[in-house]
This record gives sequence, structure tokens and C-alpha cells, in this order.
Amino acid sequence: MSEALHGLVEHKLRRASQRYTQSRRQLVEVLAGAGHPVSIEDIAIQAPRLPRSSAYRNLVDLELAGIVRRVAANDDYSRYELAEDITEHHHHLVCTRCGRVLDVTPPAGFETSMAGYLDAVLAVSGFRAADHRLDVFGTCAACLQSGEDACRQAGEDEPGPQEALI
Amino acid sequence: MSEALHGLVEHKLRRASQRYTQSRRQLVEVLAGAGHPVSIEDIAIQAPRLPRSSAYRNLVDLELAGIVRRVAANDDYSRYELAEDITEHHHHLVCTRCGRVLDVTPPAGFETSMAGYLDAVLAVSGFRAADHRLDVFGTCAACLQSGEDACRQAGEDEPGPQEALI
DNA sequence: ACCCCAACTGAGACTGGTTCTCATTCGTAT
DNA sequence: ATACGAATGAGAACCAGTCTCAGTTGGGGT
Repeated sequence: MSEALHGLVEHKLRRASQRYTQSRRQLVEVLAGAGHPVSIEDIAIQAPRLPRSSAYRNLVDLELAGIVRRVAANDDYSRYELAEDITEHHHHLVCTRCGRVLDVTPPAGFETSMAGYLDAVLAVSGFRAADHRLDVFGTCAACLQSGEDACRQAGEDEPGPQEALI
Repeated sequence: MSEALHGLVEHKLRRASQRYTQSRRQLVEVLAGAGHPVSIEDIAIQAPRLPRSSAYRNLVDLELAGIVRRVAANDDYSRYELAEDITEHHHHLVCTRCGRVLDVTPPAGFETSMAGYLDAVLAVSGFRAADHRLDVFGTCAACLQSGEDACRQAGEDEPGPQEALI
């Protein structure tokens, strides 16, 4: 997994006087490898030697250092992904049938329109936007094909077919 | 509070062989009156005689009947709002300084651009969008003015100044 | 009017994801 | 070498949300 990534992460941690330990490196690798938000369960599967208490604690530390972002899904547990200034800005496709969460990178045109909208929000309501989160709910390709819960519940080893990219 | 609203809610409940009881009416009134997603805490304040277990149970029932939508914020507890086919489609402005959540109704132009984007998503990734949620994070007018946590934590009685509308 | 059955209610016990505590170990700067 | 702050793992604690259960309500059918 790209050495540049680890360099960046280490830098961000050091800035917060934190160390880039083995546990944290493991977490970063799981998040980077998944390409979509992962739950604690997913992490436990891919890093079985890492105790949950340590995973939770380190995810908080990584979040404070601006490396990880916590994503509230609509089910009971939260998921985690690398922050957008490490990866890139993207949106989520949430399959309401199987629960899987996919990433999409929006085309420039759409983000321009978004920026215009956020400017209008500031002008009218005085709310200064810093960031946004767009989650799209619907049915993923696999579930559409089968008419059934084809894809396994979120986050088994290799997540699966399409990495949506526009 | 608009009689039409109660008629619609009652109809949706009856369709699910549920009754529109006093507790449920209270909940609907709190949600309709707030104009932004409310937490259980907010509900407890505005309807102190309603036990939490009943509030939770009824919120689930109302959600199943398509009257209420559960909104996962980024803090620890979920909030509730009337479903969009009862009110209208809108987005959320989440103030990261004071926690307040405001509603915004997007201009038609923006939603057109959104629809185009979702079509492109379908074409490229095969994901069929049914619904979307756009949350904008930033700083609300009150917090910007004061440079401090001016607005009280989410959901005191009368939420406050601007109801953002574009 | 009455009955009946399913829906509803409130109090409190319970669940389970997440956080906290604490004794121990690790890393690094002096 | 030493010291001190950071990190760790095991398990206890926390608490939003759910479930249970015994009792109440309400409305449709006779």
C-alpha cells in the first residue's frame, strides 16, 4: 500500500504528538484497502489480533488527527473511512436492500453546481458551509439483478464488483 | 396545527391498521412544530408526560407507516423529522459549533442537476437511486456572529432565528 | 348495549455498541 | 541508562435504544 499514504498519515500524527504505531498502521491499511466505509465488525475480521477497545481508541485518535472520518450509516453502527484530504472528495451509495456502502466520485460539473448552491445558502441564511455529505439511497446493481439480497452484508473480505466512478 | 396534516397522518396509519392515538398526535405535533430534526431529549422536553419507551415505540411505528424519518446525525443520538412526502424535500445544515440542525429547501435548478447526476450514477455503476440525503456541515449565522457558542445546544423550545429558505 | 380482540400503554429490565479505567509496556529525548 | 509521556489490552462501566409484560383502550360485529 502506497508509501506516500503512510508518510502523510505519520506526518499528521506527529503534528498532534502521536505515534504511528503498528495498530494504527493496521487500521489505516484496512481503511485504505476497503475503498468504502467499514464497520468495527469488518475491522475485527481483517485485523483479528487487534482488540476492539484498541481499535475504537485508535479510531478516535486518528479522527482527531484528521486522518479518519466517522460515517453515521442508517443502521445501528458507525463506519469509518479515510478523510477526504487523504483520499478525495466522494459520495456514498447506500443499498437499502443489502446494506452495502459504495463510494462514487462526482463529476466536476456536479460539484460546481453544489458550490453554487452552497454560496446561495450562505447568502440567504448566513450559514457558512465547510463541508458536505451526500448519501444516495437505493438499490445496488447486484440486488437489482437478482431481485434478492445477492450481496453479502456490508464488508466481507473482498467487497465485490463495481467500484463506482464517474 | 393544520388539520390536513392530521388527516394525512391518520390515513397513513389506518392503512397500516394502526390507530392515531393521543401519544402519536403529540409526537407529530412536536415534529411539525420544530421545522428541523428533533432528538428524543427535545421530545421529552416538549412532551414531558410521554414516557420515553412510548416515544421510541411510537416513533418506530410512525416510521414504518411512512410518516416519520429517522435522521442519523454525527453525534451520539438519532433525530426524527416528518417524512418528505408529508413536508417537502429538503437538506440539512449542521452547525459543527453548536450542534443545531437547520432545514433548507433547495432551488429547482439544483435538484435538476442532482437528478442528472443520479442518472449518470445509474448509467455508470448500475445503482438505482431512490432517495438522497444532503447534509452540509459548517457554521450557523449565530455562531459566526459571536465567534462563540451562541446558540444553545440543539432543540430548546423555540429553535431560533433563521429558517433557511432559498 | 355488550363483547371481544387487537392495538396501545407505562414501568422497568435488558441489550449491545461504544467508552472508560487501570496496570503494564513501549519509544524516544535527554 | 533514565525518565516520562504515549500506547496497549482486558474487562468493567455506560447509556441510547429495545424488549417484556401485565393492564387498558377502542372500535367493529353481533
